[in-house]
Formats: sequence, C-alpha cells, structure tokens
Amino acid sequence: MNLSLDAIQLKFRDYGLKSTPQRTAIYQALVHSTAHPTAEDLFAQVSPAYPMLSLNTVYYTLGVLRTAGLVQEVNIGHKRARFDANLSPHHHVICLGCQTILDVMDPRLNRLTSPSGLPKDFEITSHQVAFRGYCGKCRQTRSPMTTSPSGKRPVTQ
Amino acid sequence: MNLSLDAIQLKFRDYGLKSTPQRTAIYQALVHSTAHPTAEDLFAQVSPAYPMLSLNTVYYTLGVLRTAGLVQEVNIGHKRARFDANLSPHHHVICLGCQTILDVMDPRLNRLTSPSGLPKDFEITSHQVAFRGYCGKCRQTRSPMTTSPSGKRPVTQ
DNA sequence: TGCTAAATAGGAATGATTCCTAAACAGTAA
DNA sequence: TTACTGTTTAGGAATCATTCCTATTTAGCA
Repeated sequence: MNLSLDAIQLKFRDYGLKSTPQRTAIYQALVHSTAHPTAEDLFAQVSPAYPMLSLNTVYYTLGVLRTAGLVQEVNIGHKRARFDANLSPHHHVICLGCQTILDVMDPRLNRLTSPSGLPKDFEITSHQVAFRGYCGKCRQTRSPMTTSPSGKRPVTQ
Repeated sequence: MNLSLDAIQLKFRDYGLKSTPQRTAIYQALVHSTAHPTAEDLFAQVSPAYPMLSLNTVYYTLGVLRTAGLVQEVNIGHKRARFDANLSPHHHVICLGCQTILDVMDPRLNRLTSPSGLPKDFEITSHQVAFRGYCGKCRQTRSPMTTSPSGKRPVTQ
C-alpha cells in the first residue's frame, strides 16, 4: 500500500492521534511494508532518518496505533510480536523455515461462522486462519534434521 | 482425556522417549488439562509431588514432547507459550478478556484448502483457525475502558 | 551389574518488552 | 502569536519468559 505523509497526518487526526514526526515515520514504514516487521525492524528502518529515535518510542507508538485500531499485532510463536497495517480482513501463511509471513485475502476464509459446540454466551468477534508450511526456498534447504523425532534440545522456532 | 501412568509409559516407549517420573508427571498433568497451561502452570501443578522439580525441567520436557510430536504449542499473543496434548486436528477459541482457550473440533474447519494466491511452490502442511471474542463472564465485566480509542499506554493483553 | 547418553536441577544469561522519569513538543484556547 | 497542558519522546533501569551452561543423577541397555 502507498500513503503519503499528508494522508497519514489526516488519518491520525481522524483517529484523534497527535501527529509527530516519529509517529508518522513509524506508521509510514509499516504501511509500506508487507513483511510484517517487528518493532526492532521498524526501529532499524526509521532510525537513519531519526538518529535519536528510541526503540521505546517504537513500542509505545505501536501500542497507541494498535489501541486506536490502525495496526494489528500478528503472532507466530511466542517470541517477537510482528505488526501489520493491513486492516482489511485477511489471513496469514507462515513459512516454518524462514518465518516469512504472507497475507492471504481469500474471501472464503472470511465467511467462516462461529464454530459448533461453543458455550451459548460466548460472543465471537473475529477469527483468523493461519496456514503453516514451507516456502519454495525453505523446501529445498529443509534438512532432515529439522524433523528429527526427538532427543536434542528442540530447535528454537 | 484420561491416561494412566502405565499408558503414558508405553506411549513414551513407542515414541522412543525415556520415561522418568518428572516427565511422566508433567505429561500427565498436561493430558488431564483442558486449560492449555503454560510451563509455569504445569510447574505449579506438578511441584507439590516433586519438590525438587525445576522449571527448567518443565521447559526441557515440553520441548522434547513437542519435538516428538506428543504436544503442541498454542500461542495467543507473544507472551507466554501455552501447551496442548490434544493431537487430533482442532482449532481454538480465545477469550480476549480472561485469555481462556477452548478447543474447537468442528470438522468443517479441518477441510479448508490451500488459499488462493500463494506462490506455487509454497507447501502448506497445516492450518489452524483462531476465533477471538468474549466468554459469558467477560462480556458482563467488559468495561468501556477496554475499547477506549487511544491515549494511554495500551493495556498488556 | 556396569556403561553411556540423556535427563535433571540450579544458577546465570539472554532477549523482548515494559516501567519510570525528566525534558521536548503538539494541539488548543486566548 | 503566545502560553498552557497533557502527550510524546528518549534513555536507562527493571521485568519476565525462556534458554544456556554445567555438574550430578538416572534410565535403558549390554
């Protein structure tokens, strides 16, 4: 997606958010990325233009944007949070090799209804499908070790 | 699910795993739980019977069981890993209030095919649907604050 | 019964994230 | 245009889950 600085500032105003250079840069970097970057990724990307930027600010900003509903957090594993400014309903494909995340906009997946067997008073507000597998590159390099049945301290994903 | 100590030991042997009292106790606690406990939860549950047990061992054991394919890791958010000994294909419902995770065994959800628009060489090996929402209890106690548009340091989920 | 590799416990280390605080700043009202 | 106020920022310290390291113990096998 593409979004000018002006458009971002308008959007911030719409959402009742102050518009600061750092905030704008962070959000712009996220909007322009399809890689579902981590806070650290965004920090690295924005830092050159704002040498005083602190990682702290990136976390704070992402928190504000998330609370405002401009950004969603995508999690694969429990390790680092990854962020997505794509607000249209969509799903994810995750490569178990290189951890790449791809967006999937298959409308069929948006139409899944509440599953059967839930307590009646449970209110579903959203759902998301995560497909896992291996991208072309990682299929080739995938060593047999990766799927060894047991024994060693398991590999950090 | 219910599984005797003997059955667990047989299962370990089948999977080529050594059978130790700690390992057996940890796995039994997990099998008997439907709450998708964290490593810490399991530690707390097993500790009384094994006062020398270390949290370290719980992590190590869960890693081994996961690598062996006896246990799967379920993640909601990036915070703590939660574990599940339910091996049949199933999906999850997560309460955004109390973080409870329920298993969903709706066979329709198992039949989702690879989404359209993927690179042709991407090989999908599994998929999982996560429904989010609010359980009966949390619907009542859900304060308007929870959905405040912005401003404060966002609430840790 | 002894051997060997794996498992255990404990303490230290790591890494992502959050907390705390003082200084700088954006948006508003005058 | 200016002053005011609450928010944002930067930086350092703290936290928390998880992993690493290592000596000791143990399970499973010969």
